[in-house]
Parts: sequence; structure tokens; C-alpha cells
Amino acid sequence: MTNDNHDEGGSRRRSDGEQTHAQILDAAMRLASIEGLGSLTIGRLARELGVSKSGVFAHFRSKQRLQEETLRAAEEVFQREVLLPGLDAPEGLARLESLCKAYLSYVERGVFPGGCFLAQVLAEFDAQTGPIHDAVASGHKTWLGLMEEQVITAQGLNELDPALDPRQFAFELWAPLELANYLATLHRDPTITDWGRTAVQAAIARALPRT
Amino acid sequence: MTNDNHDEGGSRRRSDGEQTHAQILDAAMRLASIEGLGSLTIGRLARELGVSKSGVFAHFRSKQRLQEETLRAAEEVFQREVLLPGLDAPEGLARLESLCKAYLSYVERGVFPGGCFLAQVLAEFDAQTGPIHDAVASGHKTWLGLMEEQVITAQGLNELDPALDPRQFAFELWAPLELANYLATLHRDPTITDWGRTAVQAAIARALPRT
DNA sequence: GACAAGATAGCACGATTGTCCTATCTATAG
DNA sequence: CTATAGATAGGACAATCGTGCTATCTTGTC
Repeated sequence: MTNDNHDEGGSRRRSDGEQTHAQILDAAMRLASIEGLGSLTIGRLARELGVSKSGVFAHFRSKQRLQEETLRAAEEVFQREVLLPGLDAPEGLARLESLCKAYLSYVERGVFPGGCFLAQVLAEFDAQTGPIHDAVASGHKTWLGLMEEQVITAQGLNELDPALDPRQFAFELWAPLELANYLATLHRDPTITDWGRTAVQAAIARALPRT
Repeated sequence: MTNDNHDEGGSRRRSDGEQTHAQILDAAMRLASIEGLGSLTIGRLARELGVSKSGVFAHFRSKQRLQEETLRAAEEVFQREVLLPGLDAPEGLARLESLCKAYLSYVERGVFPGGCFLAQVLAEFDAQTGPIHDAVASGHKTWLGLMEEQVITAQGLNELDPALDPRQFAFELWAPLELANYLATLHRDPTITDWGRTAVQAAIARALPRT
């Protein structure tokens, strides 16, 4: 094979199209992180990129799919910017701390101009129904599960109090990350993430094994 | 004076109009808590209430003002459902716990169908600009300030460790409330607020004075 | 009761929305 | 090279948006 396109369905993708597709998703993520996935607009996206409405529409064939692909793309960014760096650290407490640090750094660096994309869609779709809500719910379940897993591992390594409820403690670590993201964005002050860092450390400090 | 209308600007308000006005805001809060203040629509509200678009529009004269008044109305609900019950308890640690309990109860009871309205608009407008963003920012500053104040009072009463940074600790109490709200709504499981309750208690437990 | 003013309906407007249909261009497989 | 199919533009569509204008009803003041 001379190119590495996915080539699913027996149809060939053209490289120029693939590139435009990526550019659209990039702009869509930027816009949606600020104004929400719901107020994404095909016409707006087209104007932003200097192409025609049809040029955008043809890539997704419905607004629904545009939203779904945008969410999916954002999840990949999250994976690359938070999960991957976090997974560098050895399993257990170190990785738990590493994940929290990676999240706060990702907020601080302004990877998305409107703060954490997944926090944005969490609030936007938590009370709605449909595929986006379901995707958000499952994504957040995975994220919580990942934290929970590391808590259990840390308990096995005697790095954390074995009496802790893993899910509960994962929740307690996650909470300050989320709020730090919202407040840093709200007040346009990236240093607010320090509150999150301090909170995470405090939560961990009281969860160490009672020697 | 024979009626208690506000009567501002020298014009008299009619009671039927005032009632409709309130009904509109009520529906607007319900809708916006689910789908966001930004996707509030005058036509949609009109259909929902069985009145004409003009009938709704005339009450606000712009969409901007509809959004502002809806936010304001929601803040009043928040005051009535959270702040007022919370303020029953005596100042200090008791009031701090009372406020947290009141918030979680308000989430649990589903006062808004889409979860806490202020958490919704926080996420929606944190990265935007304009009067709504500013109102949200100042509202949340007030809420954090209120918690902070009670932390300081509690420290004065020797109910909490005087070494605590009040703002930081207020943040740490607020965080699990906020996340509990989002997750309870996302998973349609009001009992998730128990995670918030447990987290608040844990945070307080480690903040007691080191006798 | 009369009268002033608020409440509401109806209609029209330009703009924008999502979606479809039909051309024209261009990258690529053979 | 040619042939094919994807990429994109352009235009049209019905629906909905926010916002005005005008007319009719209803409430409250004198």
C-alpha cells in the first residue's frame, strides 16, 4: 500500500480532504471549548476557515456527526495532553499525583482556549439526552475508573490508607481539579490552578497510611 | 398606595403582566438549567407557555435582558433554597457545614431539573465575555467569600485550625459540592451527592484544630 | 362609567440555521 | 495518459431566529 489512509468502506480518502477535515475539527474544538458544543455552527465554522458552508458540511453530513467527531477529537487531545504524560510515572500514588499535575498543567497552558473541553461538555450535556450525553458519561466514567484503579494499586503498595473507599477518594481528588479549571477560566487567572494543586496535596496528605 | 408594585419609572405594572413575567422566568430557568442560557429561545418559550412570541418578547425587549433576568431569578432561587436554610445555623463551623448540606440537598431535590443553575452558567460563560460572564463571576466570588468568611469565624471560635488559608479551605469545601452536582445530573443519580457529603466531612475532619 | 396605559396577538423583516442538489475542480489508481 | 471518485463551491429550501410595528383587548385610576 502506498498510503496509510484508513480506506474503510472501499473508498479512498484524498489527502487534501483529510487535512481540511482536521483543520475543521481543530477550529471546532477551539470554538466549542469557549461557546459550547451546542452553539457550534456550520456556517460559522466555514466563515472562520474561509471555505464554503458545503465545504464544511460535506465532511460530516450532519451537525450531529460534527459534534460527535469534535468531542472525539477533544478526547484524543485530552489523552495526549493529560493521560499520556500522567502515565509516565510508576503505578500507584506517584501516577495518581502525576495525573493530577498533568491535568492542572493542561488547564494552565490553555490547551483549549475555553478551559478543559471535557469539563465544558460535562456541564453542557449532563442534563440532556442523546449520543453526546452518553459519550460524555462514559468518558467521565473511564476517567474516574482510571483514578480509582491507581488508588487501589497505591493501597496495595501501602502508599495509601487501605481503609479508603477508592471511588470516594478518586472523587475527592478529581473535584478540586474540576473546580480549579472552571475558576481559572472564569477569572482568566491560570494561577488559580495552584489552589487545585494545594487541595490535591492536602487530600493526599490525610490519606497516607496510618502507620 | 393601593398596590405594592415597584412602580419604577413612573409607569404602573399590571398584575396579570407581572404574573406572566414570573411564569416566563420560571420556564426559562427550567429550560436553561438543562440546555443552557445561551440556547434559550423566545419562540421556544412562547410555544412552551402557549402565548405569542410578542407576548414573551414585550416583557424583556431583548434576548440579552431575558438572559440577565433569568440569571437573576435563578440567583434568587439559590438564595432561597441554599443560602437562607444554610444561614439558620450559628456562625462558624456549624454554618459552614449547614451551607454544604443545604447545597447538596438543593441538588438532590432537583430544584432545577438540570442541576444547579449557577454551576451550569459557570461552565457555560466562564470563557465568554459580556454582562452574563461578569454577573456569574461576581456571583461566584460572593459565594466563595461567604464560605471564606465562615472559615475565618470558625477559626476565631477555635473550631478550625487557625493555620488554614481560609480561601483555600473554602475552595476545598466547594469543589466536591460542584462535582457532586455535575455527576449526580450526568448519571441521573441523586445519591451521588453522598460522595459530596462524605468528601466535605473528610475535608473538615482534617481541618479541625490540632489540639 | 371613561380614559390612559400596560398586556398580548399578529404579522413582517432580514439574517441565519441545517440540509440537499448540482456543478466544477483536482488528486490519485490504474 | 485516462478515468474515477473525492473535495469543494454555489445556490436553493423551509424553518427558526431576534426584533420591530400595529392593532386589539384588559386592567387599574380617576
